[in-house]
Amino acid sequence: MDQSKDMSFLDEEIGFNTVRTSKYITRLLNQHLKSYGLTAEQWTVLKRLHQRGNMSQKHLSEASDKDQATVTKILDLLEAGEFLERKRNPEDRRSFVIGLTKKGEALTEQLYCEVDSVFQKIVNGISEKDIDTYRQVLSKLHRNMKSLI
Amino acid sequence: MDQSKDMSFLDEEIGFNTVRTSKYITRLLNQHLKSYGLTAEQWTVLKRLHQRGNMSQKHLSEASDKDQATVTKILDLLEAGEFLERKRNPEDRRSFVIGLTKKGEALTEQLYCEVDSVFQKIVNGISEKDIDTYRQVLSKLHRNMKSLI
DNA sequence: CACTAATAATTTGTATACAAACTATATTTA
DNA sequence: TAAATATAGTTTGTATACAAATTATTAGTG
Repeated sequence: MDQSKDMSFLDEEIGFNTVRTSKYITRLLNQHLKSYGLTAEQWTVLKRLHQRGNMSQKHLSEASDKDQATVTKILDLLEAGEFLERKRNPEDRRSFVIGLTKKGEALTEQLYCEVDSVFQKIVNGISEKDIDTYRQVLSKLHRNMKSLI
Repeated sequence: MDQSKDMSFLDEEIGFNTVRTSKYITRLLNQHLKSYGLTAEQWTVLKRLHQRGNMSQKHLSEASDKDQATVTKILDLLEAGEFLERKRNPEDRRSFVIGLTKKGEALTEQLYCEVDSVFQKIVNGISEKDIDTYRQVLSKLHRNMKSLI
């Protein structure tokens, strides 16, 4: 049977394989970050704070494309590890301002190189042209799904 | 600064965006499957059993690229929903043979079309050539990471 | 044949995703 | 100005990922 007519072709080739690749990326990053007391998801949060400066939990949730409840829990862990701190917003008592500690700042700056070298290995042997197409497809998939959800 | 020299380019463009796309795919499928009492991950398990016939939990874990502990829990839920059953392996008392029930069989056959139409929307506007490059990049990323883990 | 090593599956613990409900506070409305 | 509505963040519950340990059973070894 022509593969493109197979009822599960897209489900397998796009769905299953994207999800599987995502799990491997997360697992690989977790292995590298473990010795710093971090996980891949926590690294994303630290990265966002480092890139964009202090922000509310709401904005951090948006910036990292994570559920607010999930961000609450991740912040609990990062706060306990003294990588960041929650400060009350004097202008809005519902709200916090999240900022990196000096420890968090230093570690984040240090980890950029290590994480990049992990990804250099992950993409080894893939042409820049193919990486570019991959990125564009990811963007289009994301735009399509944002309009379906 | 040239983007390709940006220390977090690959982390963001490959890492973050792949993981984000994966979450959106899972979320979208969950929305569609919810009314059948299923999740995206459970659907993967049913699909594998439908495609390849009865098998042990160990083989099912390999076929769906899931942790064995995770498969145990997913099977608990699918068994409770009467989509499948665990039968003792007469040749090896450590082992079960997992098989779909009639209910599971019928529902799995029914869902192929619905899931495919979800993916038709997800990939809307993306050329077959780009989808093919995307699939090849996913494969290469997967091969690279399997050798790193 | 008894002991050792390996295997199939389960259990425990933790992290994250996410739906839904809740609490405290701010904003809007009549 | 009081009541209604909305918002920021938290809590609860469930599903899944995954590491690590455990249990019951099978296979291998001396």
